[in-house]
Amino acid sequence: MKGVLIDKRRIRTEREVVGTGPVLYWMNREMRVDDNWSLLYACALAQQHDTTLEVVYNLIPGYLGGGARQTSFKLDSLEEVEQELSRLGIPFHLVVDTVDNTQFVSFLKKGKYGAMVTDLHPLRPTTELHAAILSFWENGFFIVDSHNITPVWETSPKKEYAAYSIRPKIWKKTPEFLTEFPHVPSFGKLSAKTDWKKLRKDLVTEDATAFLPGGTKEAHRVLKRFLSDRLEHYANGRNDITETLQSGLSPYLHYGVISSHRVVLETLAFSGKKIEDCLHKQKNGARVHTGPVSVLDNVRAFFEELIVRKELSDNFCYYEPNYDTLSAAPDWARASLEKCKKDKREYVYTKKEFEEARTHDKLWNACQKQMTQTGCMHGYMRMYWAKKILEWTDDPAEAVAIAVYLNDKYELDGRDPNGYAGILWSIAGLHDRAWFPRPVFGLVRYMSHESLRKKYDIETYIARYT
DNA sequence: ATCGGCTCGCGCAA
DNA sequence: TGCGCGAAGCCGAT
Repeated sequence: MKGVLIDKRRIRTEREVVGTGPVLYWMNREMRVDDNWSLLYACALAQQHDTTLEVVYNLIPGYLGGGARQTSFKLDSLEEVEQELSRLGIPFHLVVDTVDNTQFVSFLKKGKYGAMVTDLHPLRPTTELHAAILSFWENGFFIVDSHNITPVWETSPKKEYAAYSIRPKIWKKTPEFLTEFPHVPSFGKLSAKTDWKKLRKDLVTEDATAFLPGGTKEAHRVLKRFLSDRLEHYANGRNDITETLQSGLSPYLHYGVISSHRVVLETLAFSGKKIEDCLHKQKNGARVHTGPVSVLDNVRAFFEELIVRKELSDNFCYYEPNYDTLSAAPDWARASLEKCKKDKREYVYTKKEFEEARTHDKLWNACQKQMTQTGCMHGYMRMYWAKKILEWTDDPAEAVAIAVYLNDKYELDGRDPNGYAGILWSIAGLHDRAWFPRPVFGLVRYMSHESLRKKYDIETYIARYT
């Protein structure tokens, strides 16, 4: 069998030399078998060195403040991964660990692997673990960006200032990197060995049936429904908080059970468009179109979210180690927020009051409950939600910390670059411009209850989450 | 309904 | 060095 070919630019080589022994793919950010450059590269290495391939996932319940709902989603997804891998004759190991990675490190030290391939994952738990592993790992160590269409280091060599500065770079490279994926070669046949029922019983300690199920098959179902039912309303309708017109793919993209690359290919096939034609800014940005909305308008609006803003978030976390604190905000915003620290707050709430949705604002309480009850807050409400945490706390650094804590604990798609970038956009002007100054916010863009009330039927929204 | 002003700084043209 | 314009707004004037 001829080896699988992978564009070398998708790979960051930490250690070059491949020793003897099987190749190990440490699946970390991408819980899928198809459309996964990391797995494909691991296959290619194994074939090239005439050896076998194994896959490991290190499951940490409570990772970055998540809980049963996130663990349940991961177990759904990993069970499917093991089935798929078994069909291809690739052994799958599940390590259950604590945040200090003791079990995983011991697994790596015991194994006699010739090389390791893993996913790009720009958050600190992974970058720190990579450094720790490299202190004892002597064989090949390869990091593959399987999360972005254009690898994060190929898009730009630095932390970008805003969407407008990264957008032309992403547009330029996307058509070139948007290739079709090769099939994963078969290494034989195996039977799955993990006792998922027992894991579920041990690790999912609260009822998780209210939340979305995980897995690649489910992700493709969600994508199909979005394309057939909702894409035509996307450009104008996606921000309506009483409708469900956004793609709903965020959790699936976050866990890597589906790749944004595949979503783009499917969207192009569905709409009959070429990628080059879709990479143009809509004239009126995010504002509602007044005239007729074309298929192209909808696809462009969707790709702006799915490609530009998603890959901008990865750029931010990749080049900014303090991605989850106020220190990562632009200077003008930090200086301005600092000046406003003494401004009188009309309301001040504690973390607990926010968490229990006990503010004076029924709209805020409703979106907080949407998040705790469903694991998915409406995308437009997330901005309002975070900006009000800034407005109703004494210290913007504390506001960031509270927003991060809640988002990571309750959102299925929490603990993701998109979440950190979104929170800092809302609270600290990240990727945004300065706006008319006002108390507490300074130059950071403000959002008001009144405006939301004028735009959308907030009573309907509030009535859903009590 | 629509428009301009508010404010800062990056990126690019000159 | 100057200038255009930007992650989804707000407010008041017309």
